[in-house]
Amino acid sequence: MSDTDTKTAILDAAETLFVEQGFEGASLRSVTAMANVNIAAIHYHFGSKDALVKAVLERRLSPINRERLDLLNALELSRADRNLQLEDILRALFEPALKMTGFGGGSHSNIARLIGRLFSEPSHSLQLYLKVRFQEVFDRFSAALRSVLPDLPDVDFFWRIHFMMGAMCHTLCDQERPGLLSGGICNPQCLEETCDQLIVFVAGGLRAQCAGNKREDAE
Amino acid sequence: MSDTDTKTAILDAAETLFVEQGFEGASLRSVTAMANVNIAAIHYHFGSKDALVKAVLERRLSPINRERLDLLNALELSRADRNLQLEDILRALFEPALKMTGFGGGSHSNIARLIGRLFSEPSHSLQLYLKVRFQEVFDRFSAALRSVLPDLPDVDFFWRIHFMMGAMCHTLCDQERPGLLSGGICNPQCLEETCDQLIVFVAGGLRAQCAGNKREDAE
DNA sequence: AAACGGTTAAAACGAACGTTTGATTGAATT
DNA sequence: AATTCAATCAAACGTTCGTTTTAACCGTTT
Repeated sequence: MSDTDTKTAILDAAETLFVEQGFEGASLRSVTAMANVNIAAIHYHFGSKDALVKAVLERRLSPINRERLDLLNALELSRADRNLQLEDILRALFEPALKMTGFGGGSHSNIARLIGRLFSEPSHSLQLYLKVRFQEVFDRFSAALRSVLPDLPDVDFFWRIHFMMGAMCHTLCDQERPGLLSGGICNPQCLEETCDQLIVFVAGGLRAQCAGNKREDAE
Repeated sequence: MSDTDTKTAILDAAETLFVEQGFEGASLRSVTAMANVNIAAIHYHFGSKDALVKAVLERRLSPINRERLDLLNALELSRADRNLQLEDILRALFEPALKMTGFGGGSHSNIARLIGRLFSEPSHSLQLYLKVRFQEVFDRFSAALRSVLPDLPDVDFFWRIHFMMGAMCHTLCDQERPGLLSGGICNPQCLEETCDQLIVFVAGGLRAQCAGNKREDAE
């Protein structure tokens, strides 16, 4: 009982501080101070700071990726054969992440910023964790997207998947910038608005006609 | 003479280590060890670690943003009145950053990763620096893009600028992933390929038809 | 009532951190 | 030849880091 309470308190505090100060910037002492637990409790329950970091991520990433795969499964079952829509796949990929990280008022601290930063973290340990943890999601969604973009050459397809991940990570990273840049016109607190806008942009990018002779500045 | 040599050696080493281990992860002692200078030299020449971080960034960002503005100026002058092309503006924004950060063999360590990470750094000091340092570039390019997308509602425009920055930062952050994800099909070492692909994707996203009734899963 | 095992507590471990000090160098200036 | 001054150096400053140790707690089981 007190076991669960202490672990949860540590995870909550660590999550908040990691978001605000980064994994390296937040010390274990600041975590235990915020959680009102003893410093030794972290090593007793988690083993090390590195393991705590992964536990913080795992608590949020696991349900997100599970729902992503569930939605994709449901999508592929509901569509008779080849009726998959690009926008539906993108929604299955984006919406769980946005919904479960505070967009629209869920307000798990600002865990979205942590997840968005993950892909640019220099720590090798975290990069390896990321790779393993996202492999299935990447493979499944990559295949689904490939199937609805049959005319896109391989090289263009993989580049655009990369750019798509950039747009998504950046959106997770910063819930405030769109509102600030636009003078309040954009409302990142609205899950539907954020998700719809992201889907339209990425779908437009994925469907763009291929490069070819784009370079000359024809008069 | 020895002044310039020492400062440059420190900047080079700091750049390399900041890329590999992050701003917090790399210690000043590891920097001075790599640069073969005394630990006190950093504070003598730069004043603090925070000032060193900004000096490392400034050395690369300054020429990038200057060239961006030069290219945009040239573009606006060369085009008689309203002939600005979306792709040309995007190239003026992307190409200097890609070219001057090692894409295509320039090989300033991997400074691109540092720049790409900048927007998701939690440090308030760095966020403020970023804001000031990119204000002019943002304002100028934002206005230019707005002028070639006159039919796009404000809310969509600002969201898409945000997503565009995400795609760009992610591209800078990780020069290896496209090659890895694609099994070697994508070649991020090729500046032209990277830049062209990014331009096509972002232009497609910016030009996508607006959202509206995208949500229903019509049978 | 005694013994146990999972949990918390205070205190300290050695190492590494950013920063500062004060002496020393060596070329340029007087 | 004496002075000056930016530059470098070894050494240490006090602090904070992640981690470990050892003992105390306390509900449950014998």
